[in-house]
Amino acid sequence: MPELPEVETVCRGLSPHLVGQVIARVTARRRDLRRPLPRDLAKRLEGARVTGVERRAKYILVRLEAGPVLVIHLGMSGRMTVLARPDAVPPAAHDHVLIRLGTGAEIRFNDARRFGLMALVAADALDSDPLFRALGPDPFDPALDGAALAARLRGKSCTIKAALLDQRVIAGIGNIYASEALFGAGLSPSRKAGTVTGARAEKLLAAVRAVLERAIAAGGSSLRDYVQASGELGYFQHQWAVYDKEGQPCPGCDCDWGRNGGVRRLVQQGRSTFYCPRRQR
DNA sequence: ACGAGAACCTGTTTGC
DNA sequence: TGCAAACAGGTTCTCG
Repeated sequence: MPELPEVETVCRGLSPHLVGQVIARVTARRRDLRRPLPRDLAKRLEGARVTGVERRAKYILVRLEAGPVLVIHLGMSGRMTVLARPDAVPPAAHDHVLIRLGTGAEIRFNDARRFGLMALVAADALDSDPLFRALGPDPFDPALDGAALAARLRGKSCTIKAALLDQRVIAGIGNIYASEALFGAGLSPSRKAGTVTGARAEKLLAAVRAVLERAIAAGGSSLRDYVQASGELGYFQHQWAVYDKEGQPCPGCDCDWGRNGGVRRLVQQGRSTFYCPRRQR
């Protein structure tokens, strides 16, 4: 579920519930996530007032008036729910952390696969923290342009698909939007990253941004306040062009199976890539 | 130093 | 129908 657009949607959904509120009580029901929860998680959060909720790459940053930044990563299966009347709803399986607010509402972090994490990082040490130190620019970073992207790809012999998934090159793209962006840019996922220069790099960055913006807009428009009746955040209807569309006609050129068109699936670094070999070179 | 693959977990879907 | 294998949107470690 969570690539950049989903994390952005979750941040926007959490914000109105969290900002300005005091964290009243934190309950850790299970501590062994991707890294162990900080032992003093509850002690350091309880009593703190939230001043903001931001996204950095695929991380959620919960800013506090005083004290550390609460860093959350949703991994593969992480979800956040907001419950106005939490006492009426027993915690679900895999609800690992419960955050009760002064309003009486509760934020629940659920993560079946436990690839997600929660960490506390000093606000002035965020950039130097191992979680963030090596991250590349956000796709929406105004300082990032085609030339800058090309410079980050220069000399790389891995495929462009692998480079897009490398958070040190550009941060926030995951397996779905890598396929979608390459389709939008007309670039073969197997192309060597270092050959994406000039106009190709411009087009790729534009495609990345278009695909992410569209997904964020879909997340926002299909949910009232970004919260479902269940309280779950960040879910929206998918509008994929090629992802998970193996065997279907290419939506760009309408080519179909039989010649060398139609959407195909290929495995790169153990992950599925979907593309149209006729349209993407 | 780089890139490919495995590993970390659990749940769901697919295939025999 | 039942069971096993394959697969899932991320990150990090190891190995060549």
